[in-house]
Amino acid sequence: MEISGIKEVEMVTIKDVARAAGVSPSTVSRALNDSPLIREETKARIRRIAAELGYERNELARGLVMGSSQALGLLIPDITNPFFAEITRGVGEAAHAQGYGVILCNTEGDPEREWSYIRLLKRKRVDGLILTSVTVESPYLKDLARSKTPFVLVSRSSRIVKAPYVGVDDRLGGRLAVEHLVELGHQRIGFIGGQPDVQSCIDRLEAFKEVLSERGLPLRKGWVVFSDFTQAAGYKAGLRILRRRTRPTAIFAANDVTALGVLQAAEELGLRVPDDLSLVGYDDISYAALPRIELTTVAQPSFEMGKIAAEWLLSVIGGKRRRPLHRLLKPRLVVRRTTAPLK
Amino acid sequence: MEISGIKEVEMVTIKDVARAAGVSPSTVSRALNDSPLIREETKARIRRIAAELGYERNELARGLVMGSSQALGLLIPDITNPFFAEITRGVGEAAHAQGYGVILCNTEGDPEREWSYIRLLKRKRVDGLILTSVTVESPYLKDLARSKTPFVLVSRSSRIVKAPYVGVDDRLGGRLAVEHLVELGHQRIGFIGGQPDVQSCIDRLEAFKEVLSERGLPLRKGWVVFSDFTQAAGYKAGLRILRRRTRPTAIFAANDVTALGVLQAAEELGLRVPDDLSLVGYDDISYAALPRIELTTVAQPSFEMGKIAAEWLLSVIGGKRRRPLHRLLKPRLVVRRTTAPLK
DNA sequence: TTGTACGCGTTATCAC
DNA sequence: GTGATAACGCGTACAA
Repeated sequence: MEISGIKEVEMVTIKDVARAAGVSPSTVSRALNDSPLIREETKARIRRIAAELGYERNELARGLVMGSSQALGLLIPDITNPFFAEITRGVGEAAHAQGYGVILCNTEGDPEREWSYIRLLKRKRVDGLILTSVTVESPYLKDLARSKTPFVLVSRSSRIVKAPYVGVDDRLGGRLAVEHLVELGHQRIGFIGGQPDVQSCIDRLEAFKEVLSERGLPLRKGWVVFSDFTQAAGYKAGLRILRRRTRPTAIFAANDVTALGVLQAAEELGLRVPDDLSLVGYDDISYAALPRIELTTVAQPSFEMGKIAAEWLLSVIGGKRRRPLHRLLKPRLVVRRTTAPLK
Repeated sequence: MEISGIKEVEMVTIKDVARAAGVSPSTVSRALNDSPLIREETKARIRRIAAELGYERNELARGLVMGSSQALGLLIPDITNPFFAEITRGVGEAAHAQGYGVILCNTEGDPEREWSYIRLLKRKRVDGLILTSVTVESPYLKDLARSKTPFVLVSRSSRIVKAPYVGVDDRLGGRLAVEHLVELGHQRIGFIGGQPDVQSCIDRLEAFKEVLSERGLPLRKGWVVFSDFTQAAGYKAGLRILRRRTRPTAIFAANDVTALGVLQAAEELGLRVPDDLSLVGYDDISYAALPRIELTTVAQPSFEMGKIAAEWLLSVIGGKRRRPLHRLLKPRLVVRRTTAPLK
């Protein structure tokens, strides 16, 4: 069977079905939408004919008249980061369960690109937006807020607008990580963050500072470094911290991908983890559990976050409820083998 | 600034712009589409007014009249597998460069779900489809083939239909992996595949058998196991092979995620890699390069595959060319530290 | 150079 | 119960 991938078979419309069934287009529409106005017998007949003809309703046309595109827009900074891939999976699951499509936009964390994607999504008249890549001052948030389209922030919140949000309690998460290190006896602890303008990162850093201060431990400027949530950046940040004359005996990296970069840096400098350096990540991506890696980390229910966000959005779209969403899920410390008592 | 996420600001239409500019809607349409019929001066004025009003054209309406939704459908079996995430990134890059949206569908490899997604995408009148999750006998392919919507297969091809395809030469890829092991002196080599009904997996297995036969090496049934491309399945398959009385000294896993599962199984059985067991993966996902892992693998240009597929599809959609696509990219052996000479 | 009229496929409203 | 008609927002022949 040879296929060119293209056939000029025109799409069958509601009119074709109507003609074949000997009824009017409106009757077909009602039958297919299971209106109580139509006799069961007629419905069945029309449905059969529609199926035979391979009819699929045109959602462009439907959306035009209904004022709804049956689609959600999803903005992700980096789809290759398993944390965001899991969120995407959660969103997809919830959306598809209600017949919704998900338009994915990989922003690479670039605000210009984000805004351009948002405009694309508005042109497509998506019924709602899920944002996972806002920074504290994302300039487009104000514009977005005054538009009709509902949206949710996931994992990253904003300081300038108070918007519907699903994430984990990052203060608590940061605290879990740092307290774990302190309890292992570490006194010289470093922090490697993502971009300093991401709220979740800021919260984790705040918790870090808080715990150090509570325990009377030193906060060295040189031990706090920012990167951008990628492995390469984590590697560079790791080198920077670990090459200092006095280096920390433990590091809290604000996400797993970064932590893996730090691990790489440590290995390269001949430092053994956890003997010479304890390391905690954040997210609990699947690769953190890998044998030989076994990264101690703070787990986030990423799949669930995506699902909750999409479900809330869909219920708002459906007009079911519109109470503001502010859901803080609980992070969970997962102790593996990159942390050990200070010798 | 408090935001509920919902505002009842109605979308501004081309009519509003026309009214504000004191011209007819058609003039606005032409101006915004940069028609040569409109005086530059008028265009500029209309554009300014449109921008001021925050006009964004309605692509639902546009799609209805133009017969094009400016969207591509993308079917992925597992978005959390970095190999597919990279393909997704490539597709997104190419699509967005031309103002296209990408509707992502995570199929979990379930054919029922795939077909249901394809129908969803047809209702949305996507201009093209990118499939990465077909099996050799995917039942829906024939139906798809007789539809108007163009499509491309990426990474996985089908036996029952000859369709536009982008992938790597998996025969060659498999050969590179196995020959590498043979040249290290291994004689007892095992194979762990994905689903046996995925063409790329079949090809890698064929290559495996071919090389063994050429070199006069034994092909033991118990050393060939299928799983499903996930880490968990790789782990189980690994245990199964490695617990046999006589076990192979080297294993070729048909993808990286599976290989990582095998690595886990080996560690658990107290086998050291590469001292007691050499291991080769396939894909070269970013986590394969991790310190402590350093998986020897066969690299695929996944990002590029997605990009090429989308670009071809878009050119077909644009009517530019419709010559059948059959692009076989070259795989590349990446030797790291999970393989070593047989002692 | 601009305006008018129609159609894209569907659903809602009002007849019958 | 079912059919005719208008409307959703836009692009495009055709007219002016």
